[in-house]
Amino acid sequence: MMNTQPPQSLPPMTDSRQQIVEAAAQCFMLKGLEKATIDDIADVLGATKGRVYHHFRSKSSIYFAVHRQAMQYCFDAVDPVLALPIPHDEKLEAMAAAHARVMMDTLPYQRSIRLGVEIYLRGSTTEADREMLAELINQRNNYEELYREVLRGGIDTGTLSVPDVKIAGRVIMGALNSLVDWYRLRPQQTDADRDLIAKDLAQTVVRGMRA
Amino acid sequence: MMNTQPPQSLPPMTDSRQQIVEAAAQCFMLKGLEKATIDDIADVLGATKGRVYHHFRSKSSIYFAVHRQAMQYCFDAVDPVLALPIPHDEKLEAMAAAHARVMMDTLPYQRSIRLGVEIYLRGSTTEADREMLAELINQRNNYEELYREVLRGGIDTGTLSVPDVKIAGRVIMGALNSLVDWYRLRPQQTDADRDLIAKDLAQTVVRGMRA
DNA sequence: GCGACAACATTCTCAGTAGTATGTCACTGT
DNA sequence: ACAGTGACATACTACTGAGAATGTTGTCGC
Repeated sequence: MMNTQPPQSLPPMTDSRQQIVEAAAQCFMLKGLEKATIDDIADVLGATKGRVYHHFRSKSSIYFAVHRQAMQYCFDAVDPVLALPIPHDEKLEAMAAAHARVMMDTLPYQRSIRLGVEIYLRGSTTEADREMLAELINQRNNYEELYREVLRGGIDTGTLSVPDVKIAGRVIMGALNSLVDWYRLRPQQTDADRDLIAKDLAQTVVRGMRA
Repeated sequence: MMNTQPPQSLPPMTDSRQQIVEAAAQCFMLKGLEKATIDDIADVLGATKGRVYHHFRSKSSIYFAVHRQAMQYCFDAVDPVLALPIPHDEKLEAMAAAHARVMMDTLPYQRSIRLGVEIYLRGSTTEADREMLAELINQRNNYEELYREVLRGGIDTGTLSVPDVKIAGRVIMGALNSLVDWYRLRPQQTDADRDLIAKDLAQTVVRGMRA
């Protein structure tokens, strides 16, 4: 039997690695992918380049770790909603709200991934980079497919209706992901504030897709 | 009476300048803001750095010119729709469709501006940069305000209904602007193809805001 | 037919940055 | 107590790219 695991097993996410990824997400958000230097990331940790390069081969591999984590947050937030035994239209709205929440709750990660996909797509010089990138793009597609499946389910059962499932999926993702552009973290914001935004967003987006 | 014009008049948009801006938009789209070098831009024109720096003081000033042009395209596309004597809900959908069209038609410009706002916001070292940036952000806000005004008008006259005008505006912009992420130029695409996408998008987004 | 200027091209400098090489030190099993 | 190793810090290299300085060429007024 063939080994179905990915060829190069991922390095274990130790505590120190996780800290670096977290710091990197912060830096990427604040200064942009290119302008954020390895030294910046190390500074956030009160460390030096040596620590970073001890755990990561390259800057791009750090970005990929951030990206992977961001995707994981999304899946983790939406999976439980997906399992709920509710009509497709309600499920879609709940998924949208959950996605909106995770955008706000993990803003540095989500913002980082938005900055970089295309950039690393073009300039990927190494084979490892291209491989990583292909996997992440695939993951992202799988994630968006979750929404399209619910859309199709709703259309089949008569609770949803859109001119084009693919475009409807784009609309959902576009509207929700735009949060990373305009949502600003403020210290006095409460959990309820975020929930309100998430609910309003989800409702506004999904309402137009109801049958 | 005070002079209400901007303090430093913009350099005239000569043909050569326009070519540079066009080439820059291409490069920014293909390689990203930071990875695109002045030499890249010059290469597209079959020229050298000298030509570029003869017309622009800095790389950031080129980006600002691209940004300004992108905004102008948007205004030019939406202004005529705004003047139509039709109900607010129809007007909103027509504006959305026009915006979607301009996203596709001027893709390099629109994609460039998405990449850079935040990046140049942080690292703006010169006063001129900050000034330019503030003006462009202001312009962008004015543009989005056009949509919010139509939304409010529609709510007042009973043709539109949303939980929150601000968020509804974000949804519209987010969904439509996401075009720059997923829309791909293909040579065999016809005008009708783009119109179909624009119509589907506008309809899907605005339908949920109707009363 | 010549000075002057615009529109570039060529060449150079200098700062910043990814990545490397090597050093240090605490700990751990033996 | 000592060899080995993991987890870093320090010091260095190699390169890239923005911007400046300077050189070249066409053109236009006169």
